Amino acid sequence: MIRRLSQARERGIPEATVARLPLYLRALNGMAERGLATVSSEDLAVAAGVNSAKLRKDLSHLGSYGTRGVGYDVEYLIYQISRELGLTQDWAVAIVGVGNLGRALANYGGFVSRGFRVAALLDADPEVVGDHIAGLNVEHIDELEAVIKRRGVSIVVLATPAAAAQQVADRVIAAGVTSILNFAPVVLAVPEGVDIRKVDLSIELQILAFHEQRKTDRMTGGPAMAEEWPEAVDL
Amino acid sequence: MIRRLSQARERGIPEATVARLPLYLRALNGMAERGLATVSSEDLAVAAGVNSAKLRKDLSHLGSYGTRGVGYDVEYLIYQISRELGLTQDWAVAIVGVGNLGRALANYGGFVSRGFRVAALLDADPEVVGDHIAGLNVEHIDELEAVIKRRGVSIVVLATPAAAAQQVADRVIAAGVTSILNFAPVVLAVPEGVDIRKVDLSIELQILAFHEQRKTDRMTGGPAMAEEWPEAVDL
DNA sequence: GTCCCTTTGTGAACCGGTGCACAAAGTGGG
DNA sequence: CCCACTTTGTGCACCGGTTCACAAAGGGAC
Ligand SMILES: NC(=O)c1ccc[n+]([C@@H]2O[C@H](COP(=O)([O-])OP(=O)(O)OC[C@H]3O[C@@H](n4cnc5c(N)ncnc54)[C@H](O)[C@@H]3O)[C@@H](O)[C@H]2O)c1
Ligand SMILES: NC(=O)c1ccc[n+]([C@@H]2O[C@H](COP(=O)([O-])OP(=O)(O)OC[C@H]3O[C@@H](n4cnc5c(N)ncnc54)[C@H](O)[C@@H]3O)[C@@H](O)[C@H]2O)c1
Repeated sequence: MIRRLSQARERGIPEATVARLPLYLRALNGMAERGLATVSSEDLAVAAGVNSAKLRKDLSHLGSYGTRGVGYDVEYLIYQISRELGLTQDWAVAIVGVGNLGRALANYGGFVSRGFRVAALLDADPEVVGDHIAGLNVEHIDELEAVIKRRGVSIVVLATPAAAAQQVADRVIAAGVTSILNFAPVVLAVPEGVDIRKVDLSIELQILAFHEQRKTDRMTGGPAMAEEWPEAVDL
Repeated sequence: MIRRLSQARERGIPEATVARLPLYLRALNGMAERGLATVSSEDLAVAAGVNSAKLRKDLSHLGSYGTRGVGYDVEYLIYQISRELGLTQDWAVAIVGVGNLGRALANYGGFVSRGFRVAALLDADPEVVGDHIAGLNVEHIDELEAVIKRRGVSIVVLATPAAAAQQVADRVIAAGVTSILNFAPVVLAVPEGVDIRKVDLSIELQILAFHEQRKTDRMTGGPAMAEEWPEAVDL
């Protein structure tokens, strides 16, 4: 086989594709557990909840790892996707803010499974510092920089109140971290080169509410006939 | 002022716009608290972390609610966005699966604030049923249909283990619910007309890991020169 | 080796969303 | 009343992503 630098591999995988690779990986792991050796794009697409043309195009960005007439080798594809996503190494994650949510995350086994390891818990509350959660000691936020360095933390999960999030983010970034998963409902300002992803429960619910309203409006014959807002706010 | 049926309002707001409205709303609420009466698209855009042309186009989909040369009236815009999102009514939410995550969500004050009310907690574990959390009694999953009907639940938050999620979703949908926020790491199969949104921590971390890997690769001079996978899996 | 069947990989049309750039609209000052 | 200034609302070009549809590639039967 010629070692052609597959046209796709060399530079940049589309962001939308990256976001779906974990889905494929999960589906593939399920299949591997069930002992499946190969899978067609059609079957994998169904398992991942996407259409098969999209799946094939996504995979084509990683290289040409299928066999025409047969499909994809499950184990091999798992390896290739894992490698692409950087899951062949393990990542030390620190959780900052050990309240309701931080505790739930710390106790969650699900993401330790693949490449991620909770390496530190940090909080500002002296009441919480020193607690033992999921086999880890909660450390004081003053130790942030030291802990990040000492444990080789490269991803930080922010689960502090909104008011503290920006300030903590600044420190974390100053300490060299460039990947943050933010649960606090604020827009974080960060310098170029830092990746932020946010999870926002309240936004998700509001989006659902929007569609729910549309659905019930449709039942009852539209929203009280076009524009009918109370004159309360008279601008 | 003429009551022209603003060209935009009547049908469909782009999905991308809907997803940003909650962001604008949050920024506006902050401004209202600080006593600001009007705001320009530029300032609001900065607060929401988007560009101002996008903001204006988004708002134009709701109608023409600004004043040229001045900006937008903060209170009025809050009202219009809230109404569009369906936050002027309140929504009864049920949380199914009261484990680590379900408890954190139940105790979370942040989304009760705007239109959403946790109306029920349900679990299958007899050990958990009967617990009193955040002023609510945990009810048995057998009561699911009755509880949904009795409390007028229209949005369900799924926080069960992955294995139970599809089964619970089926029951919830059969009971008439068409809006689900799913935390379990599975692709749910649902009929047409049912809206699912998912929150998947593990996917977010994997996306971060992908970019983190790229960043460190760039430092160290690319990934071991193009294609160099162990021949372990020899396909 | 030849033929038929399956399934991949991708060119190309299409679609939704983004951002520029500007005309239109409104404000305030003189 | 007019002019200078501000800021909205949007036409338009562009871009990333999706989907269709099919040629090319491989497998297996004979
Ligand atoms: N609980 C949920 O279900 C949920 C859902 C969505 C979003 N959120 C958001 O997640 C964040 C955490 O929520 P929670 O319910 O766990 O809140 P919480 O109040 O229970 O926990 C916050 C923790 O952060 C700590 N903290 C405060 N300031 C800090 C600082 N400067 N440095 C380090 N730690 C600090 C506090 O001591 C506390 O332990 C909030 O921003 C919240 O809006 C929570
Ligand atoms: N904890 C986290 O931080 C976290 C993060 C991301 C995703 N998740 C996902 O969220 C879900 C819940 O996580 P968790 O950590 O709270 O798990 P958990 O095991 O602590 O809680 C699950 C709860 O669901 C209940 N349950 C099981 N089957 C049920 C059924 N058929 N009907 C009703 N209730 C049922 C269990 O009794 C238990 O109380 C899981 O799917 C997990 O993968 C959790």
